[in-house]
Amino acid sequence: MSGGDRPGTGHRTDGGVASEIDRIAELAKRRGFFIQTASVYGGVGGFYTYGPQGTPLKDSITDSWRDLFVTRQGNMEVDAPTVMPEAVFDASGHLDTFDDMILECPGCDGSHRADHLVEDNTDIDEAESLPPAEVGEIIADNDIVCPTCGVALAGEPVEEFNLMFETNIGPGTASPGYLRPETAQGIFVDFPQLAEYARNQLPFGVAQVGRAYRNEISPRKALVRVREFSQAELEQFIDPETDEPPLDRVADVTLPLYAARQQEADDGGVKSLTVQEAVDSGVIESDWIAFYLGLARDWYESIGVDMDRFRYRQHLPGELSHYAADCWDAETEIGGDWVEVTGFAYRGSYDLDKHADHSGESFSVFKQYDEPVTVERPTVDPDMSELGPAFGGVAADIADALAERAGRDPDAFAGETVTVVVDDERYDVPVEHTGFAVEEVTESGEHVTPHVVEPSFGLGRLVYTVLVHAYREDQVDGDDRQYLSVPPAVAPTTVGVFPLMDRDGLDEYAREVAGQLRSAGLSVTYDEAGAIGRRYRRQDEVGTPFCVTIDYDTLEADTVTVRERDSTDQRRVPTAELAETLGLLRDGDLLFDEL
RNA sequence: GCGCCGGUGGUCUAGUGGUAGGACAUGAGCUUCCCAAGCUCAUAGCCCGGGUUCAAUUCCCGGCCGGCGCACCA
Repeated sequence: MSGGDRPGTGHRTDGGVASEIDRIAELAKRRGFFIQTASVYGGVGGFYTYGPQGTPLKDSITDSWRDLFVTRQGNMEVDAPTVMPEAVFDASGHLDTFDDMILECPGCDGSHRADHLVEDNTDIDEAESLPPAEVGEIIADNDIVCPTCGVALAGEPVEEFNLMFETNIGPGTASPGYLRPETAQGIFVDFPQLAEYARNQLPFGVAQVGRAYRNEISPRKALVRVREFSQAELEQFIDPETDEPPLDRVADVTLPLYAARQQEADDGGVKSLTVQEAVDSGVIESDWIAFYLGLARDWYESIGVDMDRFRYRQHLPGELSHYAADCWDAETEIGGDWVEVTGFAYRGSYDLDKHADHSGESFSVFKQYDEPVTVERPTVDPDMSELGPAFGGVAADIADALAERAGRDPDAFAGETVTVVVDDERYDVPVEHTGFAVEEVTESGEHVTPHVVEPSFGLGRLVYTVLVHAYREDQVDGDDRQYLSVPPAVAPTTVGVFPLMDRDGLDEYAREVAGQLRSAGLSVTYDEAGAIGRRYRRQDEVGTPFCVTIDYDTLEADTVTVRERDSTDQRRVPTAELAETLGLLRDGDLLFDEL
């Protein structure tokens, strides 16, 4: 029944979908997947605590991500602070671009982005960078009215709202700090050291799993939009000229692509292309983006995302962030809405350039050529003892201009004099005083500022997706059943162990088996309370894929029954082989039907 | 942030100007040889603050939280 009730594209608000979401929300609360934080004090919007089931589920997904995107790719992982000084976000652009100017309409109480109003009604393009007071004046001067109700907005205050949580580092307010709105900057600011650890060899990747914070105006929809969330990010640093991803490893993976041109055509349909086809046809421009879309697609499936409710959507040109050249979002369908669970952005050298500019440090790597190359380089060595007396105070500027001219236009030095312009004044300099020469220089490499390809995963949204996509209802022997069909590898608990009866030694035996399985590294729940069917259902609700029951035959023949969650089928397995068998089942190296 | 609606045990709910009833779940016991059976008992609740009132879970105001719509989502 997994794919049978799949909604189409677009939004649905009918009761079937909504009530399914309600039942999942009820299950999540009741069984401890996630709970509202500090509810005894009335709760606080946009903050959730992962409960006893949600935490291992989230951890499993995180571990699986780390295994694929860090360990198996040979990437590094770091763990940066969540608080960073102001300079970091000044450089990254978050201080400006995260700072919205809100203006409330006195007529309809609607709130609008003041900078957008200015951009829409004047020929000013970047009102975002103007001070709020000036934006307010522009609105008054241009008689801008509310786009909703038409009331004049002149004189209304423009309020600032920054999505970053602000704090102070140390006593007083002299050193403001911010909770990071994304984990990425923690990697970028330490790029010089990280490049050193990578022995300056491009390409290399740096991953980070951690919390990020955004003071959202309006948190919504459980884990979808929250104020504190977990990201798993990978910053892949590449030489854009030469580095190629190992595309052959994912060339045949089929991607459900919803490209910008399809969105603009508004046909609503995704197009399935293999990674290779998408690259060859130019639908995906960057091979690196294509590589990660391929790698991630199979990963999503492995953690339990329903691939019939999944797509890769390309950002529309107007939607792209200030830093991104191309961006694809992985989206999953939750309750009729498409939710971004991952952004795959080609960030170019934007971030490293910004931090280089603001810090004055070098954010490039020296890339050695295979063989040193000899180039002819025009140079100057001005004779300042001649230039000084001749040109006085501007002599130093003239020397700089000569050096610049030599690099750009060496032919200018062919005659008796060379003319340079400094501050709109022309100066004729005798070539013999410039020290002009063409030297043969051996270059062993060049400085390259890497480009960045960034897959950024929202772990909470993925946890929520897996819950929603795994949720099933069916009937067993005429009774309704709810269960979570999560893959065994990510299930919060791998196996439930029950004595058929809590007496006759069955309970002692079952406790012993549970202990053995725990010692073997399995995640085990022991339960002897209530009828056997009730215990199966308890485990079904939290997605436990296998249950082991110790019965009277166990005492005779030393075999137990293993019951599978989705099918409710049972097989007998020798107790001695139990731990190994369950380990294989969990890791997908053995199928239940093969027992 | 604005608008509409809502907030009763762990969960889902009934109801009320005189402080609350059910179902499920949970715990103990009995029963039970593989899928939420039955019986007994038990635990557990009116979001917060202010106002009106002899009396407020109930009515009014504000807050907090949630759902939906708008806006926002670098």
